[in-house]
Amino acid sequence: MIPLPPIADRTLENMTPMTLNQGFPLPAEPDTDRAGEKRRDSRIQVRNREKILDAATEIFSMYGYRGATLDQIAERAAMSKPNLLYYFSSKEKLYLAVLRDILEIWLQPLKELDERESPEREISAYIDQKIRFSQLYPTASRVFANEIVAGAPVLKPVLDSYLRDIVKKKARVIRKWVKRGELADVDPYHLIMMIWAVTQHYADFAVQIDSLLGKSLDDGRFYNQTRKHIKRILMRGILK
Amino acid sequence: MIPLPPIADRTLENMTPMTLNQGFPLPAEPDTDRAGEKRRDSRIQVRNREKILDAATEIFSMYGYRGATLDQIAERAAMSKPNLLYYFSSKEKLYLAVLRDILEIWLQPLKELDERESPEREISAYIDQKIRFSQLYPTASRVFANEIVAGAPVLKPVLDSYLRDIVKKKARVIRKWVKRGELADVDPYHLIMMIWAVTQHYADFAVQIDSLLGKSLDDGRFYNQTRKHIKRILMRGILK
DNA sequence: CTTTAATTTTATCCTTTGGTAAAATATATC
DNA sequence: GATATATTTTACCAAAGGATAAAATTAAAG
Repeated sequence: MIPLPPIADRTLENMTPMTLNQGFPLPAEPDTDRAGEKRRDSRIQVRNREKILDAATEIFSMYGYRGATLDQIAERAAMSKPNLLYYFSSKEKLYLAVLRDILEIWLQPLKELDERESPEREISAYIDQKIRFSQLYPTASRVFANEIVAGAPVLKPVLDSYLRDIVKKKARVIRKWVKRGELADVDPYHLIMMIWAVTQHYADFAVQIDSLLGKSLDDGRFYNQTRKHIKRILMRGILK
Repeated sequence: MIPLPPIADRTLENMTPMTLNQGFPLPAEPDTDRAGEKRRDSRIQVRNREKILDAATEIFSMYGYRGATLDQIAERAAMSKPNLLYYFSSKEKLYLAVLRDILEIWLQPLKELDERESPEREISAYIDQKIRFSQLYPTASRVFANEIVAGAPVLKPVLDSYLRDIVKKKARVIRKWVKRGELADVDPYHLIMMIWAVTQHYADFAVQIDSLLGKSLDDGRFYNQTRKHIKRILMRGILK
């Protein structure tokens, strides 16, 4: 769906053991490992790839790329390591596949902010989408968090180009609202960052939330309470 | 300074290769490896431990406990691995030492919320402290983030006990303000989480901030703009 | 049923990694 | 400056981890 630029090199200073991103691309469509000419994936192929991707997402979400091991992933996917490598020929490829999947979901809620609508309605809906994502895909959120905290060795180019443009567009709409006097004088970028920070926090720091509040977004009541509370404070903070 | 409880076992399901936290404590005061009976640390001892802790903080902040390697840390500390191990006898001990240092700083700004003062003043000051911490110790913040995202294998007990109590106290003060009508009807816990989320975000996701806004908290102008903006929105959102 | 192709397992390899032993060097103390 | 102690270096080791080869098994096609 989303065209992803090639991955640049040495985003981090010391990436000695991280053989990642030596300039090869995050292919957008053909999820398969082999060249796209071969025949369609069999049922079992699809099922196993999915199993692996799920397992990998969980492990990567906890330990990041470098901390995760293929043994762990294979075990969680209930298959042998060589069998896993039959489907994804390297840890790197697997990680890229996981990131690709996540990006597709993650970039979606960024796509809608209609300046013709009221900021109240639009921003509210946006917050809803973001917190929903945290509820539905907490592990995906944490994979992303790990990647960014690690310095975005793989996603830096995506942030620098694709995401940057999307955010710029969003900021433009928000700025328009401000100029029209429909919104308090807020900096669009900081507002977006605040929304991201708060909504992602509940997924990324779920353990902490659980320790301190004894709750998680899995709990529907808590989910709604959180959602409404965030919206109340933020909307009050920015509406005129 | 801070009394830290012993570390519990198997906080995570699959902690097979993570030999961490098998019930031994995060010692509070004696930073040294050996039993506390020996003599004071020499100058060189102090200097090297510091060098190592700094290097370790940086590496752990990027890759988390499991993703970090002693080779990386040793290299960044400009010494050989065995030499490093002369000062910290294992990766685990080193990690615990790093966490201990961070906790000490991190738990500090949590210590002051005076109910006799106005919420405006107190919460504003609290936000200032938090964002300041993000500016001064971004790597420490990321080590912490890594630990939590990984499921807090080591810090879970701290979250469950010590931090929990601190937050509870804070919540009580906030609730008092709400009851007195000095604050809008906000949930204290969510408010605290929001403040944490937003302030930490600028440290933990610094790379993303830099990609999207081209700025970092190192930049004094940006730091102040961020600080004020966060406070403006949040304070407007919660004050009556 | 065969035959062929896809999948899984077993055995193995090489590198990395956490950690040790002991020799070598530097530092401090008398 | 000799002696004891602290620090650093060199040489290793065993286990973990990513990856491959090839045999064994299973599924699909005819």
